[in-house]
Amino acid sequence: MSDERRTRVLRAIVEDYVATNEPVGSKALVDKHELGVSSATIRNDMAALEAQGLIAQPHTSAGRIPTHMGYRVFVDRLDEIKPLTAAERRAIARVLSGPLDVDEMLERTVRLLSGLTHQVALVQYPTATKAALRHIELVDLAPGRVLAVLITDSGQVEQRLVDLGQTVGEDDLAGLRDAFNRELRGVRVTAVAAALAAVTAAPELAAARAAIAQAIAELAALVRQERLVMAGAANLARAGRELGEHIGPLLEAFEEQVVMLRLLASMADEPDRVSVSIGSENALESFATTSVVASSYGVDGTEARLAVLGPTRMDYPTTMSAVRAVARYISVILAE
Amino acid sequence: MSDERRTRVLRAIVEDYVATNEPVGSKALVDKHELGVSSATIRNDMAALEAQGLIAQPHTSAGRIPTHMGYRVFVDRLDEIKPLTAAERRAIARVLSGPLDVDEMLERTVRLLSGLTHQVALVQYPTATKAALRHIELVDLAPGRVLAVLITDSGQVEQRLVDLGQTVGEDDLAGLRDAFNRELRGVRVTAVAAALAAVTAAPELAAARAAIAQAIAELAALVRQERLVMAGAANLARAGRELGEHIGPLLEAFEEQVVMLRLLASMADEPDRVSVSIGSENALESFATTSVVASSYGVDGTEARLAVLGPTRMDYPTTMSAVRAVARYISVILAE
DNA sequence: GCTGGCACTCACCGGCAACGAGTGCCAACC
DNA sequence: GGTTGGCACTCGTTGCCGGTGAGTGCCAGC
Repeated sequence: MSDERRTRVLRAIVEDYVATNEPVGSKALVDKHELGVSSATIRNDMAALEAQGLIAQPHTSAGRIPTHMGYRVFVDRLDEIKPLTAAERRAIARVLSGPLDVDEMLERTVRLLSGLTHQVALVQYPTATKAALRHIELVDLAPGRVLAVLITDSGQVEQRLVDLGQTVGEDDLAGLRDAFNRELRGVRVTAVAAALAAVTAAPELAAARAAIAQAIAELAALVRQERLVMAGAANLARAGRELGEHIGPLLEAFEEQVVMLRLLASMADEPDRVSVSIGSENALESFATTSVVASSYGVDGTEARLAVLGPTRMDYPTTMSAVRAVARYISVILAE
Repeated sequence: MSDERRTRVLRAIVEDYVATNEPVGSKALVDKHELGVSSATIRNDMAALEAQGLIAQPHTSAGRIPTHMGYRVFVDRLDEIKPLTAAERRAIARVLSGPLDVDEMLERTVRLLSGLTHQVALVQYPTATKAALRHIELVDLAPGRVLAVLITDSGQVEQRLVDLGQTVGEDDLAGLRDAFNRELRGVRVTAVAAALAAVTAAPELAAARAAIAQAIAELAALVRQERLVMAGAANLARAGRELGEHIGPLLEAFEEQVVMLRLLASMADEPDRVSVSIGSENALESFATTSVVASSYGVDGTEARLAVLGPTRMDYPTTMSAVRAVARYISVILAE
């Protein structure tokens, strides 16, 4: 019982099934792959693989399809990740060229990834716990109403409308702006709440000071907060029946960033390695028929991830290579 | 041949079909609605309605379902829009209370609308052709690299990374910022491009000035650009089969704002009226099995729309009232 | 440990009959 | 003329049946 051949059989089953979406039988297997043995032998191997829980048959007289565990083993025994084609590499370089701010770059990345893999793509914003405030701007829009804009040294911008609770003249507003900038400039977003106490203002501006401080604290929290962008939801429809018609819950989950972030966060993370979560390995019930291929990206400490999500019946090697390539590419860009 | 009764029959068919999703027959009709005549009479009316193209039967021995034209007539003859329940009114007031900036408010509105109607909701950003620049901020992030932030008096904020093409000291940067603000403050976003010519700078800062001017022009264009937010795509999955499994193209369209904006723009628009576009009346092929219920909102000149999108088999009265109520509500808020 | 052979299982397909919901039409009625 | 009860007809749905074939499990032999 050549153990090595069984691995080859499993691999062949996964590949054929992914390609055709039909249960694959012993005969078809010996025809398409040069296994050098007869179909009866393959049948024995298949029986063994089924006993191990790696493959299953939908009904008695049908071929076999991989189980989640089968995919798992297939992925684990994947020694080499198929390299991208030259055209794909060029596409990546083309889409991500030029000076881009964070928003624009992640937007492009997520579309690129979804286009390359024909799946749903997710890209998490680089966590900004290390980001520091660069500038605070206060713009009066209406009497007693101000727009507070917070800018970090990572180039992130957040704004919020503030009800001052009093009317403030232009000069006083300028004074407040200077006061806040003096104390907060260079302060980490994680330390903003504490630093706000040091900001002082004339007694008659106390209400305005308090309202602005409150807003800035919330904006800083917003910067810290994890976020992500997604693209390619339409690809789910293609997968259709395969997901057991459970598209609804998936689309719902997509609309709740928190849920998707939790999904990403629950995955194992080995730096510079692509990790794969298959079917029921996923933390959430609604994702039991999907797989997630994820990788972290960015440079030391900037803990962010990107991922591709699709049905468990997915071309893992290609998807994994795309995820890895894109992750590496944008890591390089971010490093500059 | 009471013409008025035929209208009642059509209405009854639409209501029953929307409720049950099954072809409705003459017998069921006389049972559930007090029409005061026998099923044979109804059959005659149905034959007439079918001749007019308002209803159709999926196959010979089945009941009738409304055609797109049938829905059209049903909607046109709807004299009163069913008022919202008190609970719904309260929900609207609760969700949209408090001081909110534009982003936050539209975000909440779209979720609210999708929740109320159990359909996909779209809310267009108020067009900002009248918006004027309030402030421009230049923040240096790295040597020779600056984040340009543009703030309008409507509270919209746009930013962009700028490659200066030269390194600029802190004082020079402040000088540039003042120069730009001096010339651009209060200028309409539509007139920014022209006004930029008046901004001058020392000869050694020419490259930086040009780069920044270019970025500001693009940011102003971005502000002018129409945008929208969406929510409730998951509700499409529920509609499922009904859309003829054409969910894919719909989801694809959702990812392209331009497409959705075109869809909205192509709809008739009578101020303060809810307009409905049914099935093939929609401008786009992919939306041939859906209906769009839209209304404009905002105050004089601020041409923005919100809409609800769902399968043609939709509860039009309820949807229309929800759309109208939400549109009116946020118009009032925006007016302040 | 591999192979050929063989009996077995079972989804799938086409045909067929029974069923029933719903229709169209017609003669009679108010 | 509009309305009504009656009736024949259509046709999708359901269930049943036998044939077909892909694919399997097992066994005896090499």
